[in-house]
Amino acid sequence: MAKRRAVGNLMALAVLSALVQQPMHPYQMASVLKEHGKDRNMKIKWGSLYTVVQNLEKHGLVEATDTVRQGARPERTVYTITEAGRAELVDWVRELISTPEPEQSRFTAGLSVMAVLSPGEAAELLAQRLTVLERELADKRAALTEAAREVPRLFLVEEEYELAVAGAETAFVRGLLGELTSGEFPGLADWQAFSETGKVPPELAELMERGLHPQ
Amino acid sequence: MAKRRAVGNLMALAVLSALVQQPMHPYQMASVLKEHGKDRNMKIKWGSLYTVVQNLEKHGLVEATDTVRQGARPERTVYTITEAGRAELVDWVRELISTPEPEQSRFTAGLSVMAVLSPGEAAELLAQRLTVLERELADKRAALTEAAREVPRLFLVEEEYELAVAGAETAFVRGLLGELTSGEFPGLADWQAFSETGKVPPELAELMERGLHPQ
DNA sequence: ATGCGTATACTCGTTTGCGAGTAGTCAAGT
DNA sequence: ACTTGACTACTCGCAAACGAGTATACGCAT
Repeated sequence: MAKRRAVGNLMALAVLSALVQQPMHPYQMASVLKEHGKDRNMKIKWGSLYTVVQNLEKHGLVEATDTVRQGARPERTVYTITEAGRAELVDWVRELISTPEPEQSRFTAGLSVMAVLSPGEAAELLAQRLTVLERELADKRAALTEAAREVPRLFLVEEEYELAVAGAETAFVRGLLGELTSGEFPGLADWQAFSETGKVPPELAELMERGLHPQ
Repeated sequence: MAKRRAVGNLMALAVLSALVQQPMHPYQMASVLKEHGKDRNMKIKWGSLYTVVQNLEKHGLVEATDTVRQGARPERTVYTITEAGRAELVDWVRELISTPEPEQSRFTAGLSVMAVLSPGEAAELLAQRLTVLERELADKRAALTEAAREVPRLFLVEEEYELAVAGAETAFVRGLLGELTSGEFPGLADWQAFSETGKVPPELAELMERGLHPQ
């Protein structure tokens, strides 16, 4: 097992990767990350940023090399990545790329308790999601082709990946919604009955007892 | 804006959905969730479980209705979902299904800093990932068809979704790896040169200055 | 009957994460 | 010259997350 990372927050990865380019102070990191569109994938949490930098320093992955003052603004500490920091960065990236880890998506969680809604409402909500998804997908596609004219592929792979995944999600939702509205979704009638009466159809009741996912 | 959830942890969703079936004590929740395969998507963290249940109680979404003692074991508190709890559950599911939220995947993070590796190593690591991914995909597919013989679709949609996404990821990785090994990945030479010499090719240097993702 | 390993059922203390708040700065209007 | 509003650059304290640890019970082999 890979020994746990000193600083596990993915924001630390972003910080390290920013510091590889050049030393900077925390606020500048935030600006740089924003500029590079990292904030699209990862909302920048102010509280975390400073904590993360501190932790990185504590573990010797970055060090404060300078403090600058501009006008009467508060003093800003400039951090530089250390050799250990570079090593950690590379090792971390290796791990992130080579070994998939089960992640838990909010949508998956939603789907897994979808049965508490009526089929009709579920369909309506899925339609809403589909609308948003389709717009976002188009936007992303446009943004990517636009960016591809200036920026080399190497720095766009992650966007391509997100696009691929977003495409799959959209297709899935479209398919599911289709089955629900056309009525071809198997067990629709039972589901409908259950949501109206609150009564579990007998053949299901027994299933619930012994668990849905038999080993 | 949807007002923030009283208890935001997705584990709370799982707890509520378990309590909808019947009242139970925390440890039983864990067993039930495990049995239903929720632990495949969501590792059960012991510390969190008890905290989450407490929080749910504090916000009136569940209530302690009984305590039972079996043998000389420690006393267990049995919790029941309240009306407010049911309402919260339904409202939450509605939100989860209807509105996509940008989630941040570890792989995306990895890809976005892939440039710190050499192209050769990146290809190697992607190959590793691909192997795992393909095995997992086959396993999941098998498990799903197996389960589908007993369990109605309604309770398998989330697995279908995961399968769809896993398929897309696998395809993406396979594609990317193909481009890297065949050498058709654009800019491969520059990347190679950079990783050997540490020197940024001139046409890139200027890009880095003004940010990769122009508005 | 007795020991031993495994399962049960938590508890506790330590990180970590975060968002609201704040105080100063700058530029532009009036 | 003075106000106003937007931006800069953080700080703070709470709340959540975690994971290792603990202590008892039970089944099974010896």
